[in-house]
Amino acid sequence: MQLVWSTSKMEETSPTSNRGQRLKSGEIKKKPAGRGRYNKNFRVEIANTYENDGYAWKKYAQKKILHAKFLRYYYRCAHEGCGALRHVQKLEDGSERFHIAYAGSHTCQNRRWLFGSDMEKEGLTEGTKSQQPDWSSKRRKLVKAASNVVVNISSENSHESPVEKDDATKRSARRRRKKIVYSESGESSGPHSGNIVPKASVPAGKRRCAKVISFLESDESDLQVLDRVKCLPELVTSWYERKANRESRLHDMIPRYSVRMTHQAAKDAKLAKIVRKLKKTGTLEKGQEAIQMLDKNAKVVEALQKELENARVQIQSVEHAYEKLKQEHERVSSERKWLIQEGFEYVINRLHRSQEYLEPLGAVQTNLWESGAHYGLVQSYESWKDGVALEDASLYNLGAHEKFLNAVHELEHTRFPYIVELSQCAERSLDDLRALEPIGLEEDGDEDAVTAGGSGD
DNA sequence: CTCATTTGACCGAT
DNA sequence: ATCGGTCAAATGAG
Repeated sequence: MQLVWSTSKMEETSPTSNRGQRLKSGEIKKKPAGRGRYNKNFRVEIANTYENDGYAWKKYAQKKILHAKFLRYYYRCAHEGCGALRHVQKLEDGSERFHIAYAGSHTCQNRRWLFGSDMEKEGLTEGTKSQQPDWSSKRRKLVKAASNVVVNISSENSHESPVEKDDATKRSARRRRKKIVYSESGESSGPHSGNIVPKASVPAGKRRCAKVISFLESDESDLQVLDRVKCLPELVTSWYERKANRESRLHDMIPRYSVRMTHQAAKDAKLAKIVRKLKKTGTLEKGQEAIQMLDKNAKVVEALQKELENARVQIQSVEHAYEKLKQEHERVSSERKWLIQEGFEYVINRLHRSQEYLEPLGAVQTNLWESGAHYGLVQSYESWKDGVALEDASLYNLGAHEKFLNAVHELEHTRFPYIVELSQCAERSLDDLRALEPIGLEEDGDEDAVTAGGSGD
């Protein structure tokens, strides 16, 4: 009875469904007993190549053999149900040869699947990858079609001159002598079915001719070209030398490049293998998580650094602003100091020298004078009645006193435009304030002040 | 998706 | 316990 098979496939009962599953975590698997290996009779061969011995083999495993330098490959016949087996291992004697062990016999129809180019292929050289057969897609298709292929192998190997001129008879004869021909049984070649088939019907010689023809198809012959450039022999020579130099350099580089490419390929393969192993053990995921975390951390650090930089910039700007503020404060306080210590005097001095102040002041003076004159006249009249001569009495102006009082009152309540304007300029600079002038400001200076004082006469 | 190859677990023999 | 042989899941190429 089958034990625990993990996948849904395992629920099937067909023999093929018993294919074992890779162990999933915690599951226990019991497989059918492995095939015995010691009861097989192996027929051993040493061959220059293991690639193509005329049979279709399917590789089913490879194994590192203890103390052996090269892997051992395990093949069985590609035909379903056929019991033939083959083990291949490269010899360690330095020769490019292989130890090939055959076991069992072909219970299939022994059908071969040879293809001409495969015969020419040499055994592959060293290295795990290159030791393996090259199952190109073409060959895969051939293998797949092997059951339908009917092959005829000629014993002859023709090496005729490719440029030999034949009549039609000879050509067809040569075609028949081709090493290997094959056809798929379902294909159109009815009369030949099962026998000789002119599949690759173009003779090799003819194919090679095609290159020559394309070369000769050039418009000019070599001589014509030479004639054409004869007028420039030095140019041609130097050009040719340069071309040759460049070509030789390129040729030198090619092997180096190919070596580098080989090394690179080996490196890639190794890395891929390491990655596969890491994936298998889960280390890669952990490593990737760690890398992601590092990445995240790096981003966080970067963000922090940016913030820090921002903060520094802000601090700088704040400091700058503070500095400016300080300067402004100093300026304002010095201006304020000036205003307190000298400003009032300055303003009043200017006001006193201005028309807007002197005019009402003059009115007061005039009225005062008139009032005094009027009072003098009244006193003179009273004195005249008492016998004092009129010419000795003062003049008298009725209402002059009241006018004087009004003028004084007016002066007291005058809103000087200069002062009003100053009071509206609180936000402006000291220079602006200084630039303001009262209406009708007289020239500055001591003499002016004196003149202004005497002008009241 | 299919199919070939690789890989490592599993088996029996020693 | 260890080794070589086999199986089939995992992997990779097309």
